[in-house]
Amino acid sequence: MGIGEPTLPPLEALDAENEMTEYVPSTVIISLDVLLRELKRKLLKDEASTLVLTGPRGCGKTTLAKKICQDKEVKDIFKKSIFFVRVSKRPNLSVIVRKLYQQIEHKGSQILELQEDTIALKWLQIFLKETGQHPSLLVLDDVWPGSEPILDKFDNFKTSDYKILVTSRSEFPTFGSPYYLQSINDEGTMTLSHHSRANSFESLDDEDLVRVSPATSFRAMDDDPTACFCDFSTSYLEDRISHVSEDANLMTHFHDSSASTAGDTSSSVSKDVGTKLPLGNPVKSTQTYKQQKLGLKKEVKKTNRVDDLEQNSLPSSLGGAEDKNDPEAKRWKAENVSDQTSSDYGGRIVKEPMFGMHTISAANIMDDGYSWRKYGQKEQTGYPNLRSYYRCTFQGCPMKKRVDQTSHDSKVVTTTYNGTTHDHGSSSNNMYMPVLELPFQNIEQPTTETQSPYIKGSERFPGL
DNA sequence: CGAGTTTGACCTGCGC
DNA sequence: GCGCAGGTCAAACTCG
Ligand SMILES: [Zn+2]
Repeated sequence: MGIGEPTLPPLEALDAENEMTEYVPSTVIISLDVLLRELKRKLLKDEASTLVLTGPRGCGKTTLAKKICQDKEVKDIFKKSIFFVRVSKRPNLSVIVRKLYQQIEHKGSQILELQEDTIALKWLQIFLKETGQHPSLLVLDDVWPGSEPILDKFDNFKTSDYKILVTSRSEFPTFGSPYYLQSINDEGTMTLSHHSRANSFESLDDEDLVRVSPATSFRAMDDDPTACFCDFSTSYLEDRISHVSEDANLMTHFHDSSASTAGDTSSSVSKDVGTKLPLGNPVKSTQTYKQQKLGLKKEVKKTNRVDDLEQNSLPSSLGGAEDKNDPEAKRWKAENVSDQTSSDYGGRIVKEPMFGMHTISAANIMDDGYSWRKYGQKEQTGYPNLRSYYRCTFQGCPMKKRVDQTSHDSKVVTTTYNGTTHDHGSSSNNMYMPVLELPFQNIEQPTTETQSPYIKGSERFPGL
């Protein structure tokens, strides 16, 4: 799949000096470029997808990393999919993710508030997945000891096309190959040595000194003057981010296997009980009485995916043929279900992790690869919105979503997913994707703002 | 005929 | 306790 998918050029091409001559002529010839070239070589050629650029304060780690981002060869390979984010001493995952998204965002667009790490994690995964469909470079600048969990998240979520360059005063041996950068010397040059491999600097002679443009194009992040990112055009990313992954697991693996907060997002957790259940129990979560009943009804026809829960949770007296007019039957529905679900019958307790996205599509309801059944619709009092309720049609799947459609623009809908997991694959091969998504979280009211700056165009992408 | 949608009734939590 | 609002149910209906 892929739209204008860039492909990595042959590695040999990276050595082609004639490519380097395309730089804007400059009188600045510094041995920094030797380091740049070496680091680039390692970054682009080596199998390792992660590099840790280590050195003392002021040695130019960040400068070098930025130059990497600006390097023409690098840009040719990674196109616009180059990201730079400062992690800092006390990293906040939400802030980091927000900064990443800002780099694909139009100027002046809203700043995403991803207050919960769990939500941020989801969007980080989306970000890495979407941007990582093509060769991508991410610089994690100024990483401090103790940030290993964050590095691990990047490491876990990144695609094989991702290269991650970490700059830090410390080593992260479990994360990537360390490269040591030493202090600036009198000539304003630095030396780079790498730790674990044979040093190839010896092979570099004066001919390896390359011309670089002295012009830099970094700009400060709005909220963090110390954090910069490459000032590249964002069109590519906007295109790439514009359709959601086809990977059915996109919804499935949003949780961080090691994050303690993941358990809190389990859809099966009662707010009052607070017991953590592994995310691997999705069937129990929003299993409504209806679903249970359907489960009993349909399992003879469909693949028997319904597990013991269905039978075990239904009182044998009902025998799967409960009297729907019996108030007691309904009461049982509510009570029984409320013990283990996030959504009491008719109630509005929503304990599911929820995350929403603005989408724009030619059809009101986007096909996200799953099959949904509408089970309700409400007009929103006080809002011109029409809200529709859907649940995944896959037997026992706990996922639900609600779709708020603004009356003034039927093409802009807010989809809020309720639940964390589809514990099954995508059901659709002919998948149409939302043109664009904008993450936000815990939507309690319909989001009434007009199109996000993220949203562009209304074309849809056929499944490729 | 099965799958999905529509739609009014219903349930529940919450605020007053 | 009452009413409102969010969410769900389920019979009737539509569609392929
Ligand atoms: Zn599902």
